[in-house]
Amino acid sequence: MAGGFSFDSLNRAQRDAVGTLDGPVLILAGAGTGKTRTVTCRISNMLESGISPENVLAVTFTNKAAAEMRERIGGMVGRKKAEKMTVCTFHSLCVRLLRGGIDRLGYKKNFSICTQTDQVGVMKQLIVRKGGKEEKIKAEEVLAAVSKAKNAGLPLEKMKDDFISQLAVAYDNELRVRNAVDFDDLLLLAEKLLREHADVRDHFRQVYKRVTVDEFQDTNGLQMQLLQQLVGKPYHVCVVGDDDQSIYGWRGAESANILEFERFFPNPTVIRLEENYRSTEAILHTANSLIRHNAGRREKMLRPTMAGGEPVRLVGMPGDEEEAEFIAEEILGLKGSEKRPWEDFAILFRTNMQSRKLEEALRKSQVPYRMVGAQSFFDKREVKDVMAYLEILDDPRADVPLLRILNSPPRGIGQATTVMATDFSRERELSVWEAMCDPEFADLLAAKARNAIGEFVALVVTAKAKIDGKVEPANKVLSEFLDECGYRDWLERGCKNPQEASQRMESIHELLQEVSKYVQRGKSIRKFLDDSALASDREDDDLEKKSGATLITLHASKGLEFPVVYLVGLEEGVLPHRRSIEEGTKDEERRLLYVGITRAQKKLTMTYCQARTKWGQQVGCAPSTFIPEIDEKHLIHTTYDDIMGAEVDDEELDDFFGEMEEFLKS
DNA sequence: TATAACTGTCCTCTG
DNA sequence: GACAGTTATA
Repeated sequence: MAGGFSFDSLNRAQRDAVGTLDGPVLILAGAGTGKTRTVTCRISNMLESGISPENVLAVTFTNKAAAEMRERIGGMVGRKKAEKMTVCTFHSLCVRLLRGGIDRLGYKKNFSICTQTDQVGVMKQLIVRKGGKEEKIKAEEVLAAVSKAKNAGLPLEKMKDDFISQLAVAYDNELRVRNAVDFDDLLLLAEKLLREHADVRDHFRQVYKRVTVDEFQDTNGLQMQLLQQLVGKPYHVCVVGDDDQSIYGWRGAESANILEFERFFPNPTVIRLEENYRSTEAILHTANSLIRHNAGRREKMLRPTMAGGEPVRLVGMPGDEEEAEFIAEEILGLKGSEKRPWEDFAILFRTNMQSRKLEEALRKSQVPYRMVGAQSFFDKREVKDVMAYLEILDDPRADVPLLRILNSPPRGIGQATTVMATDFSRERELSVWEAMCDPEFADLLAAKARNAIGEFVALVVTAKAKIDGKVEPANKVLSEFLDECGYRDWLERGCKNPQEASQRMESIHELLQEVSKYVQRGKSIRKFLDDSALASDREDDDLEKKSGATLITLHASKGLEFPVVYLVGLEEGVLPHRRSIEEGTKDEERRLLYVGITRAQKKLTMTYCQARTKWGQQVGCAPSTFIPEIDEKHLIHTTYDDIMGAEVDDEELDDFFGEMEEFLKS
């Protein structure tokens, strides 16, 4: 048994939070105020107060956060107990609910989950089918509208734009027919399941007696509704968040959830964590002075526990090149003079585009660095393909993955044949696979297409039989299948160079390894597919596992902290971003800057440029309108020329003294 | 079907 | 400037 936790190590507000186990609780946790510690202690306190771990549900924003929370609680109350709790994201919770009862809503229990990429694929097909190509409509645009409507609980039939509405309805039908759900559907359907079926609802309310939601400022309307279904009186629900760090509004997060929490759960105990243990007074003062300019916040003020500190620097740069070089050189210098490890440094930027110049400069100065984010493992084409193959081998009636790989590699099942198969399947209410196996369908086809389909069907049936008969482990069957159907060859041929080919092969290999882990632990392929659909982060994407200075977007930096932070590109159009100015969401950009500032523990440098290379062209830029909002008490405003000039002076001075010394010696 | 030339777009990015 | 997606051509 681990050591538990002690109230003594907590401040007053934290103690209140940890001790208040009953009724609705709203914890407003400012940046760096020990939020995670408070939440984990609170749950540990529940368990030590005799609440059974099976009755504890904690919902987090990411899978990674879920794993970390379980780990930390396990450290306090023992791993065994921690294993029995439900700690997951909203989406995995929904999968759990729906795998049990989605049949009540007219879906089959083997539904597949459509990821972002799948959605775009389906929508693109529909746009082509509906002749939307002329209209120059983008799949992403329609999907965004669909998501918005689903989140707002509005019918897809009556959206603003008639054509978009048509596409939206068609998309919805398409998924339904294919027995697939997208991420919004997971929430939507789970909420519906609980709302419409009192027995299901009561069951889960019995199970999840204590509910905690982390990062509450990032929840959307649908998640709020789901939470309301999940939590019954006397509302033993605790939400934790910081409205000032709500930076996912563009993805549908509703800060109203946190701002109007009492509307959903009356008379909550509101606890404010304002004592900051992360940053110096100078940094916090700067952050506070900025965020003050946002309207409609929950009043709160970060209080420093570290008085004073180095002033924050704001440096005007001639161009982005100088900005990058300046930072690279300074990191190199500080590494030497202050004996800091590379991991102490972070460079934060608004858009991924900005990272390029920074990377170049760091490489030039030989500063090792790590990039966070970028393309995720599961978005790689070969990984998506192999996942689709695996899903087909698990259940060939899954239409979405089947259509994905039907002709990759090309095997003579072209567009025309595919359209015929989907039409046939729709008319007869069959899956595409079943249509392909139907002798009546075969009669409609030319001999060539018929043979192609026949071969493919045979290949799949054989492999599937091996898996189902447990003759060989699934990963082995899948691997062999990829060779037999010529996928590996085809993929290799399509690569521009050997490195790309070996990288893609490596990805497939990794994926197969992962499958084999599941097989060994006796978990089903379905479980693997579910987990993967909901996973985004992977082990080697983990910051801790890489070394070097950190290059990271402001968004991805939330929740992290670094001793030395460079916040670049404080320019109008970059931060705040042009689009946010157009769309009138500058408040969110201000919060983004606030998040960035509060990442810094000791030293903070912010920079802006007079000109920036944008898409290969030099463009002049104005300093961000956020700059005059920042209080100057702990701020030093300088320019690149000032600093460089001073450095030159220093050198000249050194030279002078050096010569003097020489002179005196002689 | 494979390749080359051309076009348009370019913010954040988890489930 | 880069990349994805599309179109033209053999």
